[in-house]
Amino acid sequence: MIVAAAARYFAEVGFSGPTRDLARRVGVTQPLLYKYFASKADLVEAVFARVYLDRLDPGWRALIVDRRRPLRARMVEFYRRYTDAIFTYEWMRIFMFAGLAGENLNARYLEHVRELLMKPLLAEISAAAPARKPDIEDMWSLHGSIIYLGIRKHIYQWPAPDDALPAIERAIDRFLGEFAPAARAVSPEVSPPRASTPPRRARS
Amino acid sequence: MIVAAAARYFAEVGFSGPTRDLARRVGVTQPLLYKYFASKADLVEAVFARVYLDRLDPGWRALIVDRRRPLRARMVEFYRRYTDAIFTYEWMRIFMFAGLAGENLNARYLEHVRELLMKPLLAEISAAAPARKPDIEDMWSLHGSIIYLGIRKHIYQWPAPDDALPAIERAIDRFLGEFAPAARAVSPEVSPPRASTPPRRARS
DNA sequence: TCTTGTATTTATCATCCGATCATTTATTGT
DNA sequence: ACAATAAATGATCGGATGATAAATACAAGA
Repeated sequence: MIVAAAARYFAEVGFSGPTRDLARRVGVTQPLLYKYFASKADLVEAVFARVYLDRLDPGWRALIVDRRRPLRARMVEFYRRYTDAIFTYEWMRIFMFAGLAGENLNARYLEHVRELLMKPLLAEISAAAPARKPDIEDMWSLHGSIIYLGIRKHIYQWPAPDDALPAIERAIDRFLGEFAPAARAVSPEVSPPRASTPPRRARS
Repeated sequence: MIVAAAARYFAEVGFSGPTRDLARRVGVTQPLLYKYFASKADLVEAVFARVYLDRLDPGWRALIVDRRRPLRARMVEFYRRYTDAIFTYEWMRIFMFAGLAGENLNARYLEHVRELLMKPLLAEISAAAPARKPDIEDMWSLHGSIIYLGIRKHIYQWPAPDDALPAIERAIDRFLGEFAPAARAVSPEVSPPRASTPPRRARS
């Protein structure tokens, strides 16, 4: 209960938020927090583990390298799942707070993303790209165009589409149009029926 | 001197940084700050004005709508100038801190960007796009892919190219390849000589 | 009911923070 | 040289903050 409330709390106010306010939210007194965490930094570390390390890569990599499926479908579904996992108030804001505070969380996480997700994705596209092959910077460019949707919504609190999927599909199609035109959607139109999509974003 | 030091200081530690440390940097005592600013919030507002409102749009819009020049050249030069202006430690981090703190700076600034930069850019591309026309979300997608370079460098402190220009050119060419193929660079190669480019990023 | 160990609270410490005020030092005008 | 004004400082206040220690509430087993 403490870690869950702390994740929400630190996502709102940052790591400099006083522990007394956090304790009030949990419904306990402030000294009790120090029964379970030796220091405030310990509690922050527990929040990191809960929000990031725990929900890392539930089959994302396997999805990317599954060549039985068309490349575009794999990319769209990967980014759909990925953004479903990270386009949340807590994930986005704690990640930004950590970056600004100089925590090494971001470097650790992004190294993971690069090695386990971006490089495999790059390999898949290169395998399907007859002419010009993308490099890792092209991958980060695509990645950034998608992540920016979450930044607009959760950091800038600036209107962004409720459903990120159409924008994601268009970004992916533009990307494939450059590197693997044969793999992109036949029609420039967006979002085929979306038959077996599970209900998105259960809360918030 | 106070505002300049405050911009640097708040960019490093955020708006919750104590005014005493800031005063020490300026080389004065802390109460003196209150001689020039009624409150800490006033000082923060002055930093906003210095870092954002002041350096807003030095001819960017005029550059975008100047149809005597080819579309691609206008887009590349606009984003070169734009990123030269905002890809700085202070600009990037204060913008993020402000967003996380719920300041309205971000909304104000992004509305400005949308109305004065993105919509004209959209109109220029639409005018050159024979078939499929982009919408404003496509513009934000391109924008995000470029901004993400600055976020990686200054927020996540994660390796990013020293010179953002090649990545910007490739993103723009991919974009034009989708919407206005005739306007994009003839060769997929990057960055012609860059003859009359002024020395970039004078300090840090 | 009594005991024992744990969970939680009350009370508190030392420190830090934004802000104020009286006083001293520097600058300017004549 | 001297008065008037501005600039800067030292001391400090009330409140907040991370952390600690002692006291109390609570549950389980005898």
